[in-house]
Amino acid sequence: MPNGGQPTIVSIAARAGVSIASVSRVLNGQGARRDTVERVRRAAAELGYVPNAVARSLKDGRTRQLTFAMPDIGNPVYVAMVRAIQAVTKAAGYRLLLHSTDAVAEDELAVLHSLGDRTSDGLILCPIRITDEHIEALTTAAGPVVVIGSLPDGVPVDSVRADSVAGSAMAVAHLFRTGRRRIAFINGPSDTVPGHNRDLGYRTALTACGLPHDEALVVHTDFGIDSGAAAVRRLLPARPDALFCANDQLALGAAHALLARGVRIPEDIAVAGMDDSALAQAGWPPLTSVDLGSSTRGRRAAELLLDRLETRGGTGTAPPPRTSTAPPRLVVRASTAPTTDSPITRTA
Amino acid sequence: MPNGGQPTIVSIAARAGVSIASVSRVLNGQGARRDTVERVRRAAAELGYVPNAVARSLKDGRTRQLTFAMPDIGNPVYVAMVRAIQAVTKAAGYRLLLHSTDAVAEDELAVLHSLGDRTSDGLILCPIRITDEHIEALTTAAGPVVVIGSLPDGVPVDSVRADSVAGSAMAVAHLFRTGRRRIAFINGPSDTVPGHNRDLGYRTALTACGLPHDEALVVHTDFGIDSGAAAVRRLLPARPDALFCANDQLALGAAHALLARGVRIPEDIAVAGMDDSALAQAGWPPLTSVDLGSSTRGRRAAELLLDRLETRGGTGTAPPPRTSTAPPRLVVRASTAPTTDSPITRTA
DNA sequence: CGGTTTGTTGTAAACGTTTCCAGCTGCTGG
DNA sequence: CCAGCAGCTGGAAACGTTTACAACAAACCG
Repeated sequence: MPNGGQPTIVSIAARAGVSIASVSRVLNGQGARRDTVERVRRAAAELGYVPNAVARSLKDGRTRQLTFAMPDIGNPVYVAMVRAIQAVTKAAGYRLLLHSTDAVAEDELAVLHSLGDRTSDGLILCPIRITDEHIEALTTAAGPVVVIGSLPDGVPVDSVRADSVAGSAMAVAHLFRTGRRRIAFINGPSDTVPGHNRDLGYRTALTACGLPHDEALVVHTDFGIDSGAAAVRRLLPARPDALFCANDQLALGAAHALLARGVRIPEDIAVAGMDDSALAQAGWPPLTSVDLGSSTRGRRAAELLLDRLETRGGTGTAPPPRTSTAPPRLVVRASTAPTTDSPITRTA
Repeated sequence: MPNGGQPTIVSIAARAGVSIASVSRVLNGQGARRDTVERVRRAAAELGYVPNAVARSLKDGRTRQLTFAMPDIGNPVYVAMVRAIQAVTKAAGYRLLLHSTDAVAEDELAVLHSLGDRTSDGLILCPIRITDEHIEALTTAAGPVVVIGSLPDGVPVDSVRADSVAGSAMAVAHLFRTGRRRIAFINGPSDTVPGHNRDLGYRTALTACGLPHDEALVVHTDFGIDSGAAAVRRLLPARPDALFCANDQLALGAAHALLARGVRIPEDIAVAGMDDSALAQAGWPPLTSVDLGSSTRGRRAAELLLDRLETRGGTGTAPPPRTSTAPPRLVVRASTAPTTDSPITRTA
C-alpha cells in the first residue's frame, strides 16, 4: 500500500461492513441508522482513524490554511503580528503557514504567485517595498490577499496600514513639549515606504513646532542596533538635545552609545524610539516609544482575510477593498522625562 | 466549475490538443516530441497555470510541509528557533506550518494526533512538560517527530536538548569566580523540565564552589519581566551580591527593579540571565547571559527531521533515534563585572 | 391493498494530479 | 518486406475524500 498503513475510509467501511459513503456520512454527523453509526464509530476508533486533510482539501477546494509572509521573523514587529494573526486564525480553525521573505522582492512575488498552488486559502503579505510588479501580481492574485502596509489607490486588495507619519509627528511633538529644541532623527532607509513616511512626519512636526530643519541632525541608515550606535557618533557634533529613532533597535543602540560616552538620558539627551517592542520596555532607562499597533494590524489583517473567505461565493460580486489604519499611540517612559529647565507646556 | 476558474492540467491539454498525460510529462520534464513540448509550454504560460499542490500531495503522499509547535511565539527563545528552522526548511524546499500551543498540554497532544491528517510530513515539537500521554502519543505518532527538549530514555523519537544544568552551573561558577558569595536565584516554575534542571545546576554549582545553599536566596516564579521585578523585592532582605535568573526576561525585570531602587549593577549586585536573547544585549548594563543554543537546537532539529524524511522507505527498518545536545555558552557582559575587591581568579 | 412518503443505504462520479500500460508511428536491420 | 525496436502518446487507474443519485425497505395514508 502506497499509504503508510494509515487507515482510510475504505478500511473502516470494510471493517464495519458498510459502504464508504455511509462511513463518510456517519463521520460527518449525517443521519444513519442506530447500529450503522455504532459500527462505524467503533471501527474508526479501533483503527485510530484520522481523516486525510489533503484528500478533503482536494474535494472541497479549501485547505483551512492561511499564509503570512513577512520580511524577517527576527524583528519584534513581525513577531507581534505573527502572534496576533495566529490567535485569530487558530480561533477560526485555520492553520498558519509562515513565510520569511528575507525582504527580497522576488520572494514576495513568488509567494503571491504560489497562492495559485492552492496550498493556502489566503495570504497576508507584509511587503517592504511596493513595485509595479507587486501591484500587477496583487491584482491578478489567485486568491484573497491582505496587505499590511500602504498601497497606492486603485489596487483591489484589502490593506491595513500604520500611520507612521502621525506616529513620528507625535514623538517629535512630545519631545518639543518636554523642552527639546534640537531634535535629531535617526531614520531607516529612505527608499522604503516606512522610511519615507517617518521622514515626512518628522519634517511636518518640526515645522508645526516652528523648529528649523537642520540636515546635520538627520541620519539615514539601516534598521539595527549597531547602526543606531554608529549614527550617534555622527550626530553628536551637531549637539542634539533629543534623539528620535525610527525604530526601537536603533534607539537602543543609540542609547547604549550615549551611555557609554557618559551622556545622561534623559538629562542631557532624550531618546525616543518607535514600535514599542519589548526592547523599549527592556532598555534602561525605559524608552519612550511610539506604538504603531503591530498587534492591532496583525489582528485586523487576519480578520479582513477571514471575512473575505467567508463572504466568498456569496451574492456574486465581491465587496470593494477595505483599508484600515491603526492609530499610533505614544508610550511615554523615562527616556524622555522633561529637562528641569523646560517649560512644561501641556497645551498641544 | 467548482474550481475558481483556475487552469488545470485538463485545460492545458485541451488548448494544446494533447492528452493530460502528455501535459504532465512535459511539465515534469520528461521526454516528449519537440512540438508537443512547445505547445504544452505555451498553453501553460498563456493560461498562467500553477500546479495544484493539494492534488499532487494526494497523489504522492507528501505535502512538503513541516510543522513546528511551540508554547509561545512571543518568547525570544522560540523566535530564534523558528528562525533557524525556517532557514533550514526553506532551503530544502519545505514550507513551515506554525503552531502555538500556548503551553497547553492538550494542545500539544492534539498537534501530535493531527500528524495523522497528513497536513504535514513531519513535526518539530517543543513541549513544556512531558506527561505519560505525551510519551504514548509520541511512540504512536503517525509521522516523524523531533522533540526539542529532554525525553526519558526509550522513547523512539529524535530529540535535541539544551544542557541547562551545565548552563546554570556555568553562570553560578562565573559569578563565584568574579567574587560573588551570596548568589541568589530567580527560577521559573520548578515543575517544568527546564525549571527543574536549572535548579539542579544552581545547587550543583553552589556545592562545587563550597557555598551553602540558602533557601532565602531562591525564588520560584513564572517567566516574565514583571515577575523578575517582584522577585527582587522578596530577595533584597537576604542581601545577595549576585542574581542569577533563569531567563533574560526575569533578569531584565530584576535589573530594572534594582536600578529603580538605586542599587548599582554590577558594583553592588551582579546580574546574569539565561538564553542570551536580544534582551540581554539590549539591557543596560548589557547582561551577562548563558546562551542555551536556541538557534542551534532549532537548526539541528530541522536537520534531524529532514534526514528522517529522506531516509524514509529506504532499507526498511528506520535508524535508531538520535539525541543531540547543544552545549551552553556563557556570554559575559558588563552586568557581572568583578567587584573591585574580588580575587580575580582566572583558574578554573 | 396499492401508492406515496420517509429514511437509510450503496454506486459512482468528481476533485487535479501522476504513472502504468498498451498502442501507435516510423525506423532499422536482416 | 517484415520483425523488432525505440520513441511518443493516450486511456485509465489511483490517491482519499464528499456527495448526487438511485435503489430499496418500511411505514403511512387513503
